[in-house]
Amino acid sequence: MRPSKRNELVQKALDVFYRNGFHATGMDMLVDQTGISKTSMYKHFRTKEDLIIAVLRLRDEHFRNWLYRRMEELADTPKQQLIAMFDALEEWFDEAGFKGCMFVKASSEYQDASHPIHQQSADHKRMLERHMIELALKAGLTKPEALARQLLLLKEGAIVTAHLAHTDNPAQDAKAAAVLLVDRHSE
Amino acid sequence: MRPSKRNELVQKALDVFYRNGFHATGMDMLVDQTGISKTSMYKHFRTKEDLIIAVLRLRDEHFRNWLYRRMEELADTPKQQLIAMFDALEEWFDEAGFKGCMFVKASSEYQDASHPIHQQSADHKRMLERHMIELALKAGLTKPEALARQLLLLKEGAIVTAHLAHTDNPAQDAKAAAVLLVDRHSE
DNA sequence: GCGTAAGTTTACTGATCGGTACATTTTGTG
DNA sequence: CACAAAATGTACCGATCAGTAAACTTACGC
Repeated sequence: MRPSKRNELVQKALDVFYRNGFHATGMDMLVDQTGISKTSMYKHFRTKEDLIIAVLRLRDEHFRNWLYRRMEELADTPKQQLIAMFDALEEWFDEAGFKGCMFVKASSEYQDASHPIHQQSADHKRMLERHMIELALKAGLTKPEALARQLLLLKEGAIVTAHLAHTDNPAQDAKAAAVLLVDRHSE
Repeated sequence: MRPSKRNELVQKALDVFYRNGFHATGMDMLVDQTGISKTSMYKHFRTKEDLIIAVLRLRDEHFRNWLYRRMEELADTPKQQLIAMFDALEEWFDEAGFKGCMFVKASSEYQDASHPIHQQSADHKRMLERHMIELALKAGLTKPEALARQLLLLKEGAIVTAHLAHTDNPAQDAKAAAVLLVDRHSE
């Protein structure tokens, strides 16, 4: 097998789905936008849903890798890194093609909690939570689980707000609140 | 004209769109679920998009009325009402048919910021913000705009999380953070 | 109770949906 | 170079998409 075409397909399909939505993107549009034939797509993936799941897997990998790395680059200590997440988010919001969280959008279009696409999105959020809890533990903060969940509420809220209300700076609002929270959880 | 059928259509279409999504709901499904003929629908609305916009208008009215009233019922002072928003949210999350924020989902399927459906959703968020700022002003809190924005970040985050991660209690996590924020903005 | 407006049924349009068949061309490897 | 796997183009499937036409029935106001 030659996995390069498959990776190329998933990568390019990611862009199209992210820009255009899932139901609104037909397989014919994917042929146009990716330059890959429909026959070839269905050699690699049995259904459109299978392709979407592969796309979400790649997105999860890329996004978490980027976020974790950026948090480490922006701050030295675990405590500072928790807060630096919001500076990283601001950079993301300012990118040209920013259109909100792909997993929120996926779960908006595939709402049933038992649907594989919905579960895939939930998995992404769970893995983010685990990482934040570990960071809070490393930072020696009190109630690390509660703190991690609260910081992630701010993160999700900031992403939604950045996509829907285009005026203010939700990342910095969230950061200010996060500073308060982390401070409260410091012994 | 007889507006009763039109209202009935919008009301029932709201349920179907909320349960099923926008693109995933065809006009034929609306005929089945509402019991209203397609011809009659197109007498009242030129396009499906026009119907969706009417649906979102009704949703905005119902949701804001419900939330504002519930906040007043749950607490006496403006300051307490700001925090009571998260108790009201928890009640919503626990309802059987809860499927997240309809406006977040609408803007997920109609992403272009210039699209009427996207703008309608943004308007809803703006009106919520205005109300929260007024409450913060009545409560005599410092930096009422920043506080209102931060409380709404927690609200949006809680809604997304309640829809995507079904285990914990995001409303109470958000409430705890909100108490901290309001306290910090008290002179 | 009669006229009119609103709502209905049925059937249909052209376009697009996800997915497939098949024959041809390209591509990587021995 | 040769062979096989992979990718391609084209043409197609039945179903569904948003939206329309026309004839018929229901309901409301005078």
